[in-house]
Amino acid sequence: MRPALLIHGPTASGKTQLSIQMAKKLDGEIVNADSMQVYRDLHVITARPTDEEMSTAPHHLFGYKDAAERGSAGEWLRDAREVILDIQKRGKVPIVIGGTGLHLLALIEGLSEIPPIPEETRSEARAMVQKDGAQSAYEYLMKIDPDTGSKLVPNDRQRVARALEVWLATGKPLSSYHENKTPPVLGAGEWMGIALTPPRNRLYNRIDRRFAGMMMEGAMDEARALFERNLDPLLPAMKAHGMPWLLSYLRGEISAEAAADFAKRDTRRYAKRQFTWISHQFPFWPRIPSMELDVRSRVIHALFKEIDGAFLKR
RNA sequence: GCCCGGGUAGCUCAGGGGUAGAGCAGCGGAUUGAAAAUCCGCGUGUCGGUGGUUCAAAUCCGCCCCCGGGCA
Repeated sequence: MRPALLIHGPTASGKTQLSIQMAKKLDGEIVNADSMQVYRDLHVITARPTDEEMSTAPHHLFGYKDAAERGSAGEWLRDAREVILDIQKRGKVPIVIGGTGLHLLALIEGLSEIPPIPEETRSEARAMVQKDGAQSAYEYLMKIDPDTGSKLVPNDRQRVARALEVWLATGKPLSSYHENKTPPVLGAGEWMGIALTPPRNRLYNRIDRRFAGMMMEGAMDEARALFERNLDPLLPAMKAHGMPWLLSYLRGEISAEAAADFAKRDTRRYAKRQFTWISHQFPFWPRIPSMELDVRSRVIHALFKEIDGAFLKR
């Protein structure tokens, strides 16, 4: 079995191009680790690989979910496990690439095994934390699961709701699940992680330019399609960068220019959070600051060859 | 050339003798099934330049530079 290659990098850092290059060089197959590129309906707006790009190497877990579905890290992990094991079985190198740090982390460290929560319980929990309910929902959480509660603040509605829904559905506190994790899909020594760390100002420029390009390639059509389906605005797909603002434009609330500015701003802020994630969650992954495709792929190839050789000798 | 108005944070601007403050942008951080999510924290500054008045100047005065607008 050959080791897997994991590549993390902020949005717009050129991961797609790099993954294709690496797939060719390492005889690998690309596995998506981006929470938004899994949605079929979001193509342009998430900068998902084009059909042409996908035809140059095997791609997995791209655009395979409907926008009405609610993806999650756990679900992604189950899908990724299956795909990665299959790639390994065929003697190829899994190249897991994406900007969702949580997904990559789950892959190498496992995730708590928590039963699926029924949809009505999820909406019940979400209703509890809505608006003026935040404080009382938090107080309730402190009673039933003080361990989780003490790590959260009342305003963090999303995490409070998560803790509540687990309690409501299983009768056990979320913290009790956190003691046990699933075994990692990729154990120690079975993978190599690389972090792309381009200069921030150059990345921000690219983000801005890329969004302008998306608008010309039909981002608005994608937004309109979702708009016409009248989906729940809380669905993950409805929160892809830019989507809330394009929808707001389609409702006639803001100008197209304002929508574009907000979309770019959100994307820049996300990139900033990704940098934080890299430096604190993946402190030991080698960094590649160069934005040059060739430099990147050569560095990765050299690093990978070493551990791949070690694997072959085993 | 003359007359007004203005030059303060990256941007838009407030303040008006005791070395400065808002919004936006930005920056730092957290992160266990919504993670492109959610949440916490932080003013980042030769107050256009220069000389003067003053114990003390971003603030008052002189000169210069720049940007608006008006008159020629």
